Amino acid sequence: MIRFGLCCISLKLKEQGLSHQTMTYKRFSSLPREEALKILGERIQNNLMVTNETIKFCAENNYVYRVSSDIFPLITYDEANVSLEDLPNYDEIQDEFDNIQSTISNSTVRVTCHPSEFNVLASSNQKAVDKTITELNFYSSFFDRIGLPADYSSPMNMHIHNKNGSHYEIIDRFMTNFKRLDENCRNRLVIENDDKLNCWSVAELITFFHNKTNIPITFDYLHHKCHPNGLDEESAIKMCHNTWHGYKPLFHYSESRPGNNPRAHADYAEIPFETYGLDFDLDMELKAKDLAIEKYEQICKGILV
DNA sequence: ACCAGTCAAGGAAGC
DNA sequence: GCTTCCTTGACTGGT
Repeated sequence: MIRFGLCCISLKLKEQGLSHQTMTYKRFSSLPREEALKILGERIQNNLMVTNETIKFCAENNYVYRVSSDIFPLITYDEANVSLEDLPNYDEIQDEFDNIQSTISNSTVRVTCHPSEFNVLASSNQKAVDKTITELNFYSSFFDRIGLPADYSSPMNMHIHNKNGSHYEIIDRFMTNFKRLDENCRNRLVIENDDKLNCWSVAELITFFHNKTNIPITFDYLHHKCHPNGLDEESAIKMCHNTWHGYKPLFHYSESRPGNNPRAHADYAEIPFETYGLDFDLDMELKAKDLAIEKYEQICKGILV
């Protein structure tokens, strides 16, 4: 059965006052360190509480959930030099990890993540690669701490997002750096097709990347529409579906926001998607978040049985 | 109370 | 070899 996925935020919960908080390095470094750590700790604790409530919300609605990439501001930021253990409310933060673990184990919510586009494993900039590895390992260790399996049922999704060199050079760089990741992180990592022309299409990911690495490919409907590279939707999604080693794939759906940029995401989706007889989960990348899912479920009645 | 500007990141594109 | 744009939601500071 296909389930829809909520990405990061519920607008219904936001209305009730539950929202994420952040802290910039500029702000952090302008305060005395003790005060800065206190504020940062409180915000991280809040973000974990909100994450827990959002997972409960997904459990009630039978959604899968993509956790926010901004739960832990500054924690992997070199200049800030902070680890969770430095925060004065570290014990309370550990309690929140336990609460999340308990919520997940008492439900069937599938939990996933999509680190930001600034994580580039195939970059030729060594510093960017090092930061990426730190960030991915940290998020994977977070997944470990909340009891998620180290396999593709809790995928960590990324783009290649680099075209510096030939396909082979980029894949070589990717694999060299991939091998430096923690094992649990490697076992969760999946790669998504890009929406920009002359970046990585499904056709290229299958032909060049998957065949060499065996890493699953995430199919994104809108990205494929923007950058089909000669491949029709049905062939593309079926090829991607075949790369998941028997795990239920997690794909992405969105529609273009009216305007000049077809890659921009709409508030709501209006066109039923094609399943082509396949089973998968589907993250809904729409600005109106859970409100959009609710509306789209009505539109898709009949194909979701 | 509200609104505009700021923040953080890597890469691509355009001078 | 610069600057600007892309993207995101929340913070920040000025009215």
